[in-house]
Amino acid sequence: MIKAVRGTRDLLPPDTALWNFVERKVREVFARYNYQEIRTPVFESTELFSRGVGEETDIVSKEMFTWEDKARAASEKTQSLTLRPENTAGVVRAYIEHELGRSGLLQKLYYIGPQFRRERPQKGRYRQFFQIGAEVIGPQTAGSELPMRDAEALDMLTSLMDAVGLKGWTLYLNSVGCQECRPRYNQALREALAGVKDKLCSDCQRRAETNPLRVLDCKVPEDQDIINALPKIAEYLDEGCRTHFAEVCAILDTLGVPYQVNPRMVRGLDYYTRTTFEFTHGELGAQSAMLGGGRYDGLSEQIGGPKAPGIGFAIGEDRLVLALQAQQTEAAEPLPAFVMPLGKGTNRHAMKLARELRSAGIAVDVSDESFRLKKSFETAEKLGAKYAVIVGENEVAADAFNVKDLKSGEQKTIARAELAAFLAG
RNA sequence: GUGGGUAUAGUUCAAUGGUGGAACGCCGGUCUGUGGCACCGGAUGGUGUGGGUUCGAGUCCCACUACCCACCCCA
Repeated sequence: MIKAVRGTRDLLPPDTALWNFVERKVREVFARYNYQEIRTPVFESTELFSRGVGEETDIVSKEMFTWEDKARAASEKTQSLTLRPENTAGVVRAYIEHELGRSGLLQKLYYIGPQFRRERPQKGRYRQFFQIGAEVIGPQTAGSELPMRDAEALDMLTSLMDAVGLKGWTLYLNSVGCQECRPRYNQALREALAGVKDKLCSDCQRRAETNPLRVLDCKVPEDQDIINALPKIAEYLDEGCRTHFAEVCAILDTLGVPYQVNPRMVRGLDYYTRTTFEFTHGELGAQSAMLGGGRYDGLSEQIGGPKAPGIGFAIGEDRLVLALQAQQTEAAEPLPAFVMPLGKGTNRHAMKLARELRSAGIAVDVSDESFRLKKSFETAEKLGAKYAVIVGENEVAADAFNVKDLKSGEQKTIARAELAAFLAG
């Protein structure tokens, strides 16, 4: 049997109803904040990610699906392509390529789509997974660098959590500084780590060399006291970064958006500057990060574009759905009516009635005249239909149909002309 | 990439080394124009793949693969 490949999966009904529910709420809420949809290609030139996301990150160094696309003609070039492991780089590439900054306006863009990383699958982690993301990017004259943009994105996210009805999340907030002050912090951290490294876990000893910031993320209990005593990023932020972060927090306080500053929260992508954040949820097991994001004031230049500060986030849609399922969110709509032909030659009459009801905007499904009425009722029950509409010879002759409420068992005869209105009400 | 666990019917699970079962689901009937209940009957796998041990292997051993969980990392 041919099966879905490792780390990929089929999303089947009734689960897809929940996915659709989430995506519908996303579009509604994001539209209220004046975001518009962007769709970028699923694969891009490998260079976009190595330059944008960062050569040293785990994503680029070992998790990308990359292949050499061979030249098929003398005029073609061989090029290295990669299935996108995230979508921010693609959006910024499109921003640069289409010179969106020339409008002078802030670009408020969102996307929904599959991303690909070659990791070992586990709960909430798949090789093809879905992200819902948004980016606010533009020239500084459009206000792209302002703390209120950061706050607005977070405000929008809490609105989305409310709209989908998700409870039990926590928003962690931090600032990782900028090109100027982060290197100074990194240096201080390395120096501090040099003294205590031997007392830390083996992972941390490795991280102290390769990526000191990651040490802050360590969860080994014995390491915690030592890590808490390390220098804090907040103490190293320069004046601009410090006031920026303070203003983000002040706006969130005014809006009543609940958050926790977590000076130890670090993010794995190189492009983040200043504000970073993460929403976690307790139902997600080890992959507790349900969404993450932050500011990336230098990304555009990093990949050859103009200065275009921005802030964005990505929601792990798979994880959001998992969290909603854990709290038993039901999204499937019941089928309003099941049309049941009864007796030889009634299929066509049932089809005609179904067509009329569907044109009137009512979702219906149709049984078959060869079914005994009992079987039609059983099928209606299994489909979760609200009403059963019998189309037998008597009904066809009278042009009025027996309609039964499947929950109460109540049954009445309704004329063809009134049927759609009755089912809709 | 590393570690642990698991792999038997559509699903959830049974089966002291001795002819593979149950429940639910599915199909039909009791019941030819009125479902949910009940009863009766039926179909469905040869045990993830490949080797080995044995008179005999879901059952023991080895390898591989897949899935789950965790590490790592991230959404």
